[in-house]
Amino acid sequence: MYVLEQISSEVSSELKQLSPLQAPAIAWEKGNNLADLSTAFAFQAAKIYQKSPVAIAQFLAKKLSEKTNWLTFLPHERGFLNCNWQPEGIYQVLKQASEMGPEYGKRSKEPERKANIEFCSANPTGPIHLGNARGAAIGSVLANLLETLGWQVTREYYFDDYGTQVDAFVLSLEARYFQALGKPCQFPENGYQGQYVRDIANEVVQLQDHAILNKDSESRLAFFREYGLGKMLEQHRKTTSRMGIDYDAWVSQSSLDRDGWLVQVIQALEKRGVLFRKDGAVWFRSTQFGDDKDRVVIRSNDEPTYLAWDMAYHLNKRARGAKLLIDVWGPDHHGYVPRVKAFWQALGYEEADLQLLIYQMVHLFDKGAEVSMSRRSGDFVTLDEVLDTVGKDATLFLLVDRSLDSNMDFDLDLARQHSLSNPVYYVQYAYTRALALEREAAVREIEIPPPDPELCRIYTSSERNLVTMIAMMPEEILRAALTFSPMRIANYAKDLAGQFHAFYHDERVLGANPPDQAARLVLVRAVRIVLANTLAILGLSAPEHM
RNA sequence: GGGCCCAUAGCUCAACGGAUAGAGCAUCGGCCUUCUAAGCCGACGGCUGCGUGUUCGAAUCACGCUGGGCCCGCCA
Repeated sequence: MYVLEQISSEVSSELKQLSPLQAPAIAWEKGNNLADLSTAFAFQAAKIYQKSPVAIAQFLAKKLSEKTNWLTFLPHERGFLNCNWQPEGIYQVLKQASEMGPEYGKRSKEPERKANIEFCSANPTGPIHLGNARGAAIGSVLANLLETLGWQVTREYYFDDYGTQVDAFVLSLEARYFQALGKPCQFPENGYQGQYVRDIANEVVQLQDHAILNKDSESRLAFFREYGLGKMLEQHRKTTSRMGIDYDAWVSQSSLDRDGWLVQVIQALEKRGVLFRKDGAVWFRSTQFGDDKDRVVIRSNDEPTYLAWDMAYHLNKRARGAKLLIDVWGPDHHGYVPRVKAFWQALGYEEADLQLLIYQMVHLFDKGAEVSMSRRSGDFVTLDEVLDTVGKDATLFLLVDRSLDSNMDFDLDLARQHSLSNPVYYVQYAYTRALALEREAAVREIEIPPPDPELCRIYTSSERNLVTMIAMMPEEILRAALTFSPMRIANYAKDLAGQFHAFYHDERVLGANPPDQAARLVLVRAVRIVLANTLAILGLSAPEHM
């Protein structure tokens, strides 16, 4: 159990003696100029126990002082409970971080905790753009967070290889192919204008497979479908991999039909009596579950709608063992949420087991003007181009260092000019500095001792702030994951890095008198471990040199 | 017309309902003969869009305005 959790559990056991009522969860806050650590817990408890916050804070301070020597407790006159680290508490925190190393922050695996996170999932009708990439960054960090909490996570990419948009892509490809061969050909009205379609068409020309030309229209289109989608998916795999994301599963829409999921989900809904026929189509009575109108699932031409496919897909994910399903979607999907939730409810699943996360728009600016992210127009900047310009770590950090709910402006010019001021370097530099200290200590043949309660006596306030940050890290991960806010970890990383930079400037490490030097090296190593673990969760590299 | 999201320093953004609302960029001024200056310290900068309510306490919650982005198909 992590240090702060241990203290929290002491708090609950004390409160049990006060009242049989369930105590609220305790939340620790980092220190201020009054103390190393604090909590507003007494205010929340006051409501439940009908006692004054001050009385509760005083009661806790008294009881806890008798039970632990890790902290001293100072009840504030307004009701806050302020705490200061004692040598033994500092020792426990540093010991835990040093001994656990890369495991610090993690929790044990629970077999029933299986999650499936579907994110990015750009249609294979065009390259991944920055809008998709925001979903990729969010989903990937969320996956890392849940894994840290002991979940078994499947990172999944779902792609549509079926339907009118794919048909338009295939027809566009065929048209470009004919054009490349100099044959007159009408480009489809809803076609994809992008250069990448020409590029793939040119590749096909290079194949010089004249059999393609001689085939009948149907098998020629089948060829372009397979070849074109294959190429696009290969590109998507490469691009996401450049972002440091490796998917566990790539699931195609057509596989759902092949494997019978479409039929199964329709039957399941039929059995529940929530389907009806109208105007030659089959409808899902989603209004019964809070949607504002009923939705067609099978069109009058017998073709299933996207909703039907999506329902089949969710059934399929569940059947593959995931309890928690997370979908990370762009802002254009928000209107779609109620009908998916309706379906989930109609089949009797737990509401909390389906999390639909909607992130807001990314506006991309280049050379002073907004750049389109519409694939149809063909005039847009791809994620690969952004990665070329800005780099993987900086792009990832910019995308994740922002609440899902806020719109985001991404200015390529600024990114180019100020690439060095990207906060990601601030965090990475802190890691590099810590590592350099350890490296230099080794060169000077200074051994970094294991944490020791005696050494922990001498820490100053700025050093104890770092201890607080280290102690809070496991809880930060928990909060970030449970509230689906990957951004919190980015904030935590910046905060820890900032405190470390300040410490680095204030306190001489190597060459200080031996006890100070030893104590500081122990702290530096613990900070380095936590920074490394945090960078790993964010999917960022931890550079040895900068 | 209905729905989702946003509004905080000049700009980009933080802040589990908590104490004196914080960072970065920009502007100005300091700090490298000593562990990496991609850093540190300081100054400047705020009726947290407006109003009402809820309570020990509101940038945060509720309701109503104002302004902005997006979505409302038997497309995906």
